[in-house]
Amino acid sequence: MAHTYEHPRPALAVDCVVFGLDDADLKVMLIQRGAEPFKGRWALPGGFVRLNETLDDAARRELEEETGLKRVFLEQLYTFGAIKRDPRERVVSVAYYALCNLRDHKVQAATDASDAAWFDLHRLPALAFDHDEILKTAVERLRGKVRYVPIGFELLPRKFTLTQLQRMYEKILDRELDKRNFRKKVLGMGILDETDELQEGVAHRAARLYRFNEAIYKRMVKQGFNFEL
Amino acid sequence: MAHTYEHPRPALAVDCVVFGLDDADLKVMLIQRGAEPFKGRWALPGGFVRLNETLDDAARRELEEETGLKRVFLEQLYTFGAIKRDPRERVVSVAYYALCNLRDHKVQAATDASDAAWFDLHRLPALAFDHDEILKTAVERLRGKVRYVPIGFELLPRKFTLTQLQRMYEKILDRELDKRNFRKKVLGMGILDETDELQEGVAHRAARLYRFNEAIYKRMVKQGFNFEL
DNA sequence: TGACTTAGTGTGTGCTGTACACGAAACTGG
DNA sequence: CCAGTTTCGTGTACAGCACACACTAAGTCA
Repeated sequence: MAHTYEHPRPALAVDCVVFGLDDADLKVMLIQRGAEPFKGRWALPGGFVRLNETLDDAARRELEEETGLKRVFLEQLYTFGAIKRDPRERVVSVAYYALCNLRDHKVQAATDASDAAWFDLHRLPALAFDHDEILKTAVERLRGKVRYVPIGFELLPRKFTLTQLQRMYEKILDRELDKRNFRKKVLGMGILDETDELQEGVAHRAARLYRFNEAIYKRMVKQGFNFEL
Repeated sequence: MAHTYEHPRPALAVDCVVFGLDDADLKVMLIQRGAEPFKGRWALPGGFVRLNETLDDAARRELEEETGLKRVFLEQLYTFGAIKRDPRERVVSVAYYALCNLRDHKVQAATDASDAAWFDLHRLPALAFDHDEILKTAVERLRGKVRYVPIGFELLPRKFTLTQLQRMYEKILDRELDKRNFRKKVLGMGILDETDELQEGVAHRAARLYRFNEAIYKRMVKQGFNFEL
């Protein structure tokens, strides 16, 4: 069935930059393209927006279809509208970025694309379209935002050690933090609940596990509290 | 001439939130709609994106066509994609915000829309479409960004007094600042050039005029400097 | 010249950022 | 079980910054 309009219009797509964290490094989920253009190249998961779904819905749908990821943190990033960014025709893409912890979402087999895999941020293959630019924008946004909004917790399991939390910030911000100052600061904020559980399966003294208390955080924000790392 | 596509696609528009500052208050430029839907209602300047222009170009073009504004600071804000935001059909809108100083751009007669005018931010009429939501998002963004990027200067004339600078921040942030601390801080950053000119036409002691030195600012940013009010 | 308005300036106090080191706990391997 | 290895968890001192605060100087106007 064909669709006819009085004026020509760009196609509208969404693309998602999915960040994941494991013990080693910050990673990004990529999809190997099964069709032209850029067949065989790695690309961000994404696809065209349907008429009966919002942009957020489209991003979530594509994410699930192509990577199996559900219920992750997802936020609009920026809209890319360069004229030749897609060689076929004019495609404007609303980019999103997502955060999830790698433990819960290992190498999920993709249903839609020919392959999906996590890539180390420092060892990326050449990407299709303008996806390297989108990715760069996403990294900058993540770096900026993680410092004044507690979104970093989305990259960790629900219960985590303070060292894991610190490593997460160090990987994103790409610099080392002082252990004692870091702990003093985050504990002083009062948004972490200390559990009575300890880390398991490590070959050394086990660390205490903490949980992010979002309810307290939100209450404090209303009273003028400012998260800031 | 009609245009036919295999799959249906949303229409793509841009809308601009233009902020202006005069001695009294922070203002927004609105356009009175001359056609349905929302005929007679006030709305943000904007229009549809053409195939041969980028999103930024579309925003600048619409801004000039509808308000006469050229060469202002313009930055992408957010993309709004609610399904029923336009009663006619599905329209996704990439919103921008712009900053300019009211002195240089008085009540320019609009060419395209039936009328354009500056509105006090605290006394806004009912707006068309979801433009109140876009506006709210723009105000939040401006509030957040003005504190750690020196974009506020775009709202002032090229040469300004420190009091004008302070008033600008007070109006945007909606709280009073301490005069001595403010001056100490901004002068201490070293990004303002003191001119040898004084304010003219005021009925009291004239204040010294300063200029924002963007070259120095950029150089300092490269060396790790962080603007922060 | 007196009244009025805004410009321009410095100090003290408390808090926050930051630099920095070591003993305790738990596991490993011989 | 002992020695070695790894990570955990903790406190202090100093410097720089945020913030509160008030008066004199300069210019205009009537």
